[in-house]
Amino acid sequence: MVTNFTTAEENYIKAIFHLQQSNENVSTNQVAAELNTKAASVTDMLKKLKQKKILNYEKYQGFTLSEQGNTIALTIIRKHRLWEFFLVEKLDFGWDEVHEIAEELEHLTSTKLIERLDTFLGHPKFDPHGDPIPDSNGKMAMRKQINLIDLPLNKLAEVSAVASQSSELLELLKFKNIRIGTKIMVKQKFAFDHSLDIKIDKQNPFTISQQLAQVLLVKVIV
Amino acid sequence: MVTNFTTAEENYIKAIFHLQQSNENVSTNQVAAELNTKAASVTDMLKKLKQKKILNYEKYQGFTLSEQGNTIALTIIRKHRLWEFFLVEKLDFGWDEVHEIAEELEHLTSTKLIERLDTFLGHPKFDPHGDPIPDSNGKMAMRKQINLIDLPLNKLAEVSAVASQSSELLELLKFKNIRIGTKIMVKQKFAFDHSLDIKIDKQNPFTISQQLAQVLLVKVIV
DNA sequence: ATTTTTTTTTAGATTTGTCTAAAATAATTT
DNA sequence: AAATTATTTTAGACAAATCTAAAAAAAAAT
Repeated sequence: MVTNFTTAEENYIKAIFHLQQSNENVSTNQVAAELNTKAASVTDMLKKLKQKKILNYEKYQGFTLSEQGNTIALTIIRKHRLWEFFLVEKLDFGWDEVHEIAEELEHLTSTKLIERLDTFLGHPKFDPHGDPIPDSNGKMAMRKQINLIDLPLNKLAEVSAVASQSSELLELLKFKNIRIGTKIMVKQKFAFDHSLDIKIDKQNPFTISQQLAQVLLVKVIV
Repeated sequence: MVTNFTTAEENYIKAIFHLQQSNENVSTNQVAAELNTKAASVTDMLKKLKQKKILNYEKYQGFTLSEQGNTIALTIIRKHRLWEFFLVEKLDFGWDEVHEIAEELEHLTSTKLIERLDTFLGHPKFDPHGDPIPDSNGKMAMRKQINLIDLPLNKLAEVSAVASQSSELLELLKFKNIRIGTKIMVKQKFAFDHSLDIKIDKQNPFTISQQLAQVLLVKVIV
């Protein structure tokens, strides 16, 4: 198995992996948007990654990561999250300022380095954002369930449980079209009344109250 | 002042800086040899660096780093040595296996990262090879480090650095049992081939070649 | 079932860093 | 001082990753 990829290739692999978690089918345009590039550039890279057996791809027919592509994506994510953990735990960065730096660190090539780092950090299972860190075989722990209130902005999550079964709550959930498994993203938080502007599916964002948000438990989607 | 350089540019700046420490005049061919590339490629880069005001350069007339070029070289060296310190002190790497990894780490761009790392490590003054680590202003603790060739007879000194990291050299050093911190004394110098008869620890004296002596830097023990 | 719109792909250009081969210049030898 | 050798530079080509503009294919609308 080839294990040498350019930073550009790795960024495409990672972007496609992330998009595949939420969408069943990933499109050329979505990848272009995710990477702030143009559709033509994406097509070029798709051909290259197909050739390297990272992608299953037939032109105009869509694409998915191959087995190998998935493995590579997980090792990149492992590196990203371990470095984020390091930055927050050891270097006292805030959890909201480590992403960009980790984007660089994740492309370092030494496997020995990342294994030593993992040991040094005590084999952490979750990164500072609550996302699970894949182990060296690509396995990750079950995601943590968190309160919707605590979900960072613009992070896609999935409703995993509700903290009450009252009929009043169920009535409201039905009205808002929220159920277990609904994909959800917080677009804005209002300090005044702690209400949240959220987006579900492809609908326009709408506001929910603090009371409702408090009983919704979600799991971040990789 | 521009502070954005590619990895390739940084490698040239660093190579020229290092060559300038030993040689008065640095040549295109020397840079090519140092970077395992061709003279033509070096010329191309010299033009680019001149244009970016990193180099004083007129064709066929040689070149030197500008004030700014020197500053940049020192920040790269600072990063390299701080990461080496981290790898050895925190991740338990041997001092002879960190160079390559640090070659990658030195090109990370975040200044905040390197300052936090410096604090985390306790502002070390010397890296695991005994080389001084420039501070954030480019100043480094100067050590009266001299070449073993220049060490007077029967004066006790301590190996403080080696002027190359090649695996061939490391192999030889391992075989001769010489490492950073080894106490060393020159017992005799042979004019014919400039070889030296040296004594380390409590062993019997033995001979080392001019080539080896030239890359050993020592600090006289007071 | 056409037409229109959107998405994806191709064709051709650009930038960065590299190369080889040849030309220009400098250094050395005779 | 001229000839030879070595070094440096130029000229032109190439691979990677990107772009714009146009063509091809698929999806949506009429």
